[in-house]
Amino acid sequence: MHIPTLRHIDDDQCRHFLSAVELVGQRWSAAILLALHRGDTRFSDVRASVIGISDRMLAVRLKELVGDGLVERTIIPTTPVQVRYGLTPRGADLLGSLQPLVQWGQRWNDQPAEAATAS
Amino acid sequence: MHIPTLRHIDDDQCRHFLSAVELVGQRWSAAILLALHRGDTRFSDVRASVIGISDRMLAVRLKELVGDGLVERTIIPTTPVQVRYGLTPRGADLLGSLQPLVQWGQRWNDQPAEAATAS
DNA sequence: CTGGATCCCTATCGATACTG
DNA sequence: CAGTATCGATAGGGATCCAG
Repeated sequence: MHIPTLRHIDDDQCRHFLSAVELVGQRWSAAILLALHRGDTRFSDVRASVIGISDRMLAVRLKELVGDGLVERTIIPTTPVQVRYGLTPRGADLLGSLQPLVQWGQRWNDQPAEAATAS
Repeated sequence: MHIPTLRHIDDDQCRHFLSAVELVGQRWSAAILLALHRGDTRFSDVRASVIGISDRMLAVRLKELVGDGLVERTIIPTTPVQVRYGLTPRGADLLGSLQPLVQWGQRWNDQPAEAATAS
C-alpha cells in the first residue's frame, strides 16, 4: 500500500519526497536512525536507547532500514557472534537532510501558531 | 502513544526532530501538504489530487493539520458555504524544511542500495 | 460541496516464548 | 546477545450513510 501519489505529478520530486517521508515516517525508524547516529552499534544498545521499542519491532525496523540501504549490518564472527549496526553514507545523508526539521521545530515552537493567521 | 523518545536526550533537538517527523510522517499528511502547496484550496480539490484518500481520512488529516497550525481553514459564508484550505506560514516553512529530502532522494536514487545486501 | 458518525476489517504492533 | 515465531489486542483506515 503506502506511498500516496498525487495527480498530474510533473516531476519525480514529489515521489522522492513522499517516499522519503514514508520511509523515515515509519514508527520508530527516525528514533532508531538517531540512536545509530549517536553512536549505538549493538542491537541491545539501540533497544536500550529507544524507549519503549520491543525486540520484534527493532528487528523489523532494522531489517527494513538495512533493506532500504540506510543502515548497514555487520557480522563479526567472534566466539559469540557479534552484530554491529551503523548508518550507511546514504542513511547519514538522510539524517543530515532532516536537519532543517530541527531548526523548523525550534523556530516555530515558541511562536503561537495563531499569531501568524491572526494578523 | 507515538513520538518515541530516546534515553539521555542531551537537548530538545531530538524531540523537535522526532515530533516533526511524526507529524509529517502520518499517512497522507505529506501528500495533503503538498497538494495545498501546489495550489489546491478546496476539500474536493485536495481529494482529487491525493490519489486514493477517502473523505474521512482527508477530513481527519486536515483537522489534525489545522490543529497543528500547519494548515489554515477559512470559511467563506456564501450561499453554499465555501471552505478554503491553505498552508500557514508555519506549514509552508515545514515544507521548505523538507526540501532537502527531495535532493536526498535524487542524490541516492540511482545508487543501487541493494547491491550491498543483495546476493 | 463539506464533513460528521458508524461499522467493520485489516495491518500493525506488543508481549511472550523459544532458538542459534 | 541477537534475533525469530506465534498470538492476541488495538487502532488506523476504508466504505457507507447522513447532515449542514
